[in-house]
Amino acid sequence: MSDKESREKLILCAKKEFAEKGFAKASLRKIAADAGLTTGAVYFFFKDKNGLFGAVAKEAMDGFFALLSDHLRNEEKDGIPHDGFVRGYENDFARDLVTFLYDHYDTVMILFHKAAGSQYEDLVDRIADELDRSYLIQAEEYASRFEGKKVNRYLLHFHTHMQIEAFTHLLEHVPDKETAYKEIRPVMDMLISSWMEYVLEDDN
Amino acid sequence: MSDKESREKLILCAKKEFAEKGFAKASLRKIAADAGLTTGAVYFFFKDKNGLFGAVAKEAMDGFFALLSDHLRNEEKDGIPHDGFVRGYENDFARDLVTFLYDHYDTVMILFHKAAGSQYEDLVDRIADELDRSYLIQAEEYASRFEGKKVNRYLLHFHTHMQIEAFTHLLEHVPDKETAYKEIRPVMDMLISSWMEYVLEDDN
Amino acid sequence: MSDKESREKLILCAKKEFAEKGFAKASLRKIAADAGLTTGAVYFFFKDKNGLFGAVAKEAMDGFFALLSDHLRNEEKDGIPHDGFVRGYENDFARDLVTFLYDHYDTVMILFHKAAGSQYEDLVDRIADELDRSYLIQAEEYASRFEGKKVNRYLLHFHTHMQIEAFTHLLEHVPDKETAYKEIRPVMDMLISSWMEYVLEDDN
Amino acid sequence: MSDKESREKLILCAKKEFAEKGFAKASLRKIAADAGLTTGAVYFFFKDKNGLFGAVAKEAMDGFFALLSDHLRNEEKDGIPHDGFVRGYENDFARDLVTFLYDHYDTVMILFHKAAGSQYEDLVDRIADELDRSYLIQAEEYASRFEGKKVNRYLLHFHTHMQIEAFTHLLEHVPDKETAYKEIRPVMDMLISSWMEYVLEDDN
DNA sequence: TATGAATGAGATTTCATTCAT
DNA sequence: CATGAATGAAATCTCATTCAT
Repeated sequence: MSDKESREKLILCAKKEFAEKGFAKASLRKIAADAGLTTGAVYFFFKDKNGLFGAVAKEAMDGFFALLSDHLRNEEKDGIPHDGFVRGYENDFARDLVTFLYDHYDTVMILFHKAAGSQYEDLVDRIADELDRSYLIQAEEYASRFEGKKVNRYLLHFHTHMQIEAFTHLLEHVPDKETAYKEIRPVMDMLISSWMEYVLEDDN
Repeated sequence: MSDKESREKLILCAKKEFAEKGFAKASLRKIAADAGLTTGAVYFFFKDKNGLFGAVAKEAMDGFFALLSDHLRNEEKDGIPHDGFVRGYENDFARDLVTFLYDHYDTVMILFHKAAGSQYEDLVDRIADELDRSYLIQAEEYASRFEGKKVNRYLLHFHTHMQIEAFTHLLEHVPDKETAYKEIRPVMDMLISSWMEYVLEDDN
Repeated sequence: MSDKESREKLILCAKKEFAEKGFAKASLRKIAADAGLTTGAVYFFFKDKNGLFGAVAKEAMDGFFALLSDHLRNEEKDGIPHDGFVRGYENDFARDLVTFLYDHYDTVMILFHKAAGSQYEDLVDRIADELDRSYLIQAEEYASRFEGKKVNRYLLHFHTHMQIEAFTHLLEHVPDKETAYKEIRPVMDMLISSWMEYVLEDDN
Repeated sequence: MSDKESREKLILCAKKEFAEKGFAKASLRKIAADAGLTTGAVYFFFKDKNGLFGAVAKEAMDGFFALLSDHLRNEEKDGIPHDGFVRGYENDFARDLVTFLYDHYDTVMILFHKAAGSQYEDLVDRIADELDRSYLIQAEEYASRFEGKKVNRYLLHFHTHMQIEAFTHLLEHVPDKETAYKEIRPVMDMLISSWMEYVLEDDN
């Protein structure tokens, strides 16, 4: 077996095992055996269990963060629309994200629900932080348009959380991509509308 | 050691250990040692690791479900208010729940975030199911008042999830009870208002 | 609960547990719990696990050895019949033995098949030794009647073993006493006839 | 340690430990320590305790069943001799079996007397079943030659059991192979003769 | 480019037994 | 007459990791 073949096979089998048992309970022995290799081989290709987990996650992680930062840059540049109408690319982003998540379904599920104990166990929190930073900027700008209003920081945080949950909930409960496109729309509408209505509070 | 000191001590040390490492990775050896006992003693007082976990959880669990079912019974009885105003006891419930959750802070955190592998690992799902069942009844009744409208089931599910998240998020991000009372209000307002606006969709 | 009641209850529950799991794997805790008592109580009434086992076995043991030695005394006194016909009391003994064994079915099964690890784990061997001693006397007397014949010691031993097996096999394979009476007869006939035919060998 | 030394050493030490304490009470820790290894090593080479037991037993088991089925095939093919004389290969078989059993003395003793709790704990019963099946065929054929006779099933079972006991008894009481050859003969003669005389009973 | 052997530390669980009260 | 608490030693098994070859 060639260098890359074995490595790929290990990653594939690891993905299956992590998905089934989660990072902490996954067995390297089983992964190696499933790949037709031995545990030693795992340590040839990867630093350790976490390294293997990282290799499983890498592609999806990279793609995800590229998508995300691209989106945030756009949003920060344009700000909240003054006419009250959500721009089309909000929905485009939701669509792109759904496409991406379902194209990397297995890995994404692992990263969101099976990463406890690994280097990525607080990935969702880190994403939330990044979103939060960006949303705060937008919210502050939004608040500056209204006299006597200020950002409700806590609600903003929670709202960010809801945004993320909107997608992880989708993945868990809607198996096929087409249905997902359909279900996510009213959810996003609801989230955007409640953001605009509730993120600001009376300044006192 | 007299009376129930040892048992209580075990529960106390277990609570600490479960909170730190989660059910699965918690060590009975360490729990027993921290309590100044041997692992054998754990098995005198409790059936097994899960039994100990149950003892840690019991009081909070019982109280929580009492509170919850009481609330649901009230809600189902009265239905959605026709005048569009949320009744006071909605907020009373939120207040009671916050009080309860913060009074059982450690245990609740364990049950919600550290129970993987235990008998309660899907507790949140079970709560969600119970809420869902109740909310569906209310939503159907609500839909019956409008021609050409029906319940958006998926959004209902998601919303239920968010209701729960509202409280777990609170616990994780707001340390003191008084602040919690304050922060939860706009969040609940937002959730209730978006529920009434988005839970129904065009019937076609 | 009075002194004797508790003791009797312990013995009864122990009998059940020993029968199910055998001496070694039986759990004192379970025995005590089944009797509505605690392990400590076992040590009040009996020296230890083996002591309890002894109490379970005592009645059957005493009765059995009484029956056996009675029989052996008779046999040794009268010797092998010269006319070649087996006396009636051979069959009487078989009948009495079957009666006794089935009247003490549970205990006997425990002693024969579940005593590993206990003080009685080699009970069958001890019975065999006692029988052997007696049968050797009878066989020597029998041999003395024939010129150039001597006892085949090894076959005698094995035959003793078969005699014992005849009864333990019966207990294991025939559940009811009446059938047992019927099945044991041809077996005993076979054993007696083969004893007389094969226990002696040419003296050289 | 090179090659298969460690594995062999483990099997050897296991054999000793099983022989001493029986399967259930044997300690993997001790086995590993005796072999100069850790318990973990046992689980590298074998699936679990039963797997190690299987490895200890394998060679003897395979040989034994080969010998046995070979013999039964011959017997079933030829049937009971009409002239009343036992064919030579009956004795050849007894001889071969004794040879085999003494060549695998330790393992055989373990399998017959120390296997409680293991995968082979009812090995003797399984052998008895196989013999029984074969002997029943032969007995039915034998019965068909006589008017008004039928097979005494219970006695047949018991007799099968005794055939097996003939060999296990030998192993336990006769240490050297040459003596064993000598002692087994009259026993086999006795068994065969009593089989032919008592396995049939009046048909009524 | 891997293998195969082995470690060592850990896990949960079970049990007979003891003893103060 | 018996309990209730606790011990301490043992059991099997799992696992990530290492390293010589």
